[in-house]
Amino acid sequence: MVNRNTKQKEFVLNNLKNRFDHPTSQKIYDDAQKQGIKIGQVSIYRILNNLVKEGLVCKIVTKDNVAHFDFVRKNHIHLVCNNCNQIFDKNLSNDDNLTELIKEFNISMQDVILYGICKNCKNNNIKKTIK
Amino acid sequence: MVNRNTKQKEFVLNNLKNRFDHPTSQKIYDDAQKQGIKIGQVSIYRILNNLVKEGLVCKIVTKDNVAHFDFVRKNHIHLVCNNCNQIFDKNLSNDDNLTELIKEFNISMQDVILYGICKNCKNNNIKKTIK
DNA sequence: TATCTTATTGGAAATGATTTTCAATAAGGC
DNA sequence: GCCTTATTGAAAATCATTTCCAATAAGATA
Repeated sequence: MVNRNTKQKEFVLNNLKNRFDHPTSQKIYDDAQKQGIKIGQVSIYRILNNLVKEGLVCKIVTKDNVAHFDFVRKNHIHLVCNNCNQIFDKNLSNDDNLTELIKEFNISMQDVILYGICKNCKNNNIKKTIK
Repeated sequence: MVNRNTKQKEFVLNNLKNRFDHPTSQKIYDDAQKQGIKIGQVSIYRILNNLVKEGLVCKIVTKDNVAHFDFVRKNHIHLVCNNCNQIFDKNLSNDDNLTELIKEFNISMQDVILYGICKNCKNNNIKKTIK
């Protein structure tokens, strides 16, 4: 037996599925407390990291060095405010032009970051954290 | 007198100007040690944060929650490897299409993050951290 | 050049998110 | 119902970054 179902795992995944903000580990923990669900902070961190590895959840680190999490839904990217560190969703169509987006969002070129897997890691067949 | 020139400020800015990787605060500190320059870690953090506020330097937080810094040069964006956390530069022409870039870099849509200033912060006239 | 004001520095301690450790618990195969 | 072992969770550790505050030094002024 390799992957057991637990109430804790179920809670974390459902919590992320049912909300559309981009909570921190702490916020998910607070929700558990409110709902009277028994789960430790450590388990939330561990479960979130596993979900990210599985590709079900993505992790967004804001410039105040706090990780935020989001259940992966198709065709949207993230806009992060450099001032208030809020995260917004932007639906993206197939022919969206990056330069246009940058203008629309008042983003400086130096603030565009794309996360992926570099050639070196891909070639070395290292376990991918994204799908 | 509002903004004094110090050897420490000069060192940090020049260090960033003269290199093309994306060092952490720690790496800049190590360089100072090697070069026999007297500067404390705290000062490096403080000076870097000020340079970011001034828009001369940009800050990139990788998913291991470590901040990297880069002297701002025109027309390039950053690609961050989700596996090894290395940061790469990508020169960008005006008509680059985001969807193409995503394919080229093997990036998932959910891993595109744009940093900017949200409408709310812009309207409230909050000091912008980017130019 | 000497003096003075105050911006800046830097070591120590604090902070805060995240990870590690490891004994206790519980999922689920038999 | 039993047994193996994946999972949990509290405490402690880790690690980047920030805060505090007394000592230092930039540079304006006399």
